[in-house]
Amino acid sequence: MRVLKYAILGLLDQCELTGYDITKHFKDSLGQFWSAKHSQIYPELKRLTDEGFIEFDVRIQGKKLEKKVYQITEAGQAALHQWLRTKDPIPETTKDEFMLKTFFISSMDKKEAADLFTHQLLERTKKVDMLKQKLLALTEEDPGAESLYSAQFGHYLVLTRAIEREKGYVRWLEQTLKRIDSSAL
Amino acid sequence: MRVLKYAILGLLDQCELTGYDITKHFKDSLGQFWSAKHSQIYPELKRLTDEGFIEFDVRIQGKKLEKKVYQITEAGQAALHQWLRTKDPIPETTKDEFMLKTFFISSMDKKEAADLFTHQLLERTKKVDMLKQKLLALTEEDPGAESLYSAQFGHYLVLTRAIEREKGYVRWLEQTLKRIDSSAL
DNA sequence: CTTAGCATGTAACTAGTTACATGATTGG
DNA sequence: CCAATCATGTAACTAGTTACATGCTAAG
Repeated sequence: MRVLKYAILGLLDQCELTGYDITKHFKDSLGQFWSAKHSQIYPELKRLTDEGFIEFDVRIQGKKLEKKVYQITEAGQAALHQWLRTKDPIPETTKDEFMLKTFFISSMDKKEAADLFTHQLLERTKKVDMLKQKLLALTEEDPGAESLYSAQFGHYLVLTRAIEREKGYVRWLEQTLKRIDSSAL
Repeated sequence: MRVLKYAILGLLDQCELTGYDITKHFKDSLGQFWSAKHSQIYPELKRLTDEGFIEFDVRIQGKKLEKKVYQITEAGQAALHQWLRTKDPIPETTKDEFMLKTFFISSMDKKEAADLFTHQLLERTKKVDMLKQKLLALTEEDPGAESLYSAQFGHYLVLTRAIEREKGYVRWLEQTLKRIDSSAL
């Protein structure tokens, strides 16, 4: 499917970036829904260059640090737009190791299950706070981010989606924990 | 990490199964949160047997069809319980190709974006209905499934979680579509 | 008799992670 | 000067998918 290919093309369609910059984007803005390590990104940049979807300029940082600044080509934009238009069926599986453990709850005793759920609830709650913080930072630096015509609209949408996703998870965890705790010994 | 290892051990901790049965479980009950193809399952069963976590009996179906029915060993149960007790940090990334496209909404025009979201909304709505159907079937065949002490509790939990997950997605899609449609040309 | 489903495997490939490896720059 | 961060790459491995390959059984 080469999703990483399109992730990189999408980023480069917004502005020119180095491999290092792309790695950073996967760590913060995009990271909730897609990511890749630099060890996967650099070979992919090489490949996309060979295929003519992107190009790079070498720039000197300081005295002699060479960095490759990549730009998308017209062929790259065409490939990106084709991918953006395709309507894939939604995947049957979204892997979630915690939910896999949940499926096996009958192999745990009540205390083990309650501990596992309590820990997950704590972690997910922390994540909601962290994401709300990010959203706050975004709307402060660009108050128009929630408009379709803002360059930050995509960023705004993924943040709101990530927050709703985690809030929904938290609600379900609370509800399920109650159910576990309230069941007789 | 070997998550597939634990997925298989968890299933075999409930009852004995063939490789084919395991494949089916990934297609229906478990499939919302973990899955694997038979081409990955059969080699893993071989490996787990070599490692002493599982064993098998050969049974004859009909005249000469040999099938391997696997059981978990004590070593397998020990490994399973250790994994069930471990509290991993939640993964930063949950990959979602649709949300990756959403991040790049500024590379689409308004109509393209609306089409993409409308299609996704339709698909997710269908999925909610399908999951509700499954939950209904489960609670009909085992009315006690919502109790911690039912063998089906894990199944019940993953179904309710999957339904909530998809309903949350649908709500966000509706909200975002409204935002897209109502923005001036 | 025929079709859907049961049943098991391997080969080739693609995707992704962890570890190895190196060196420059910037700010305190 | 020192630490954090910028910057780029490769090697070895693990995980997962698609395609190839075969044969039996049960129900209509």
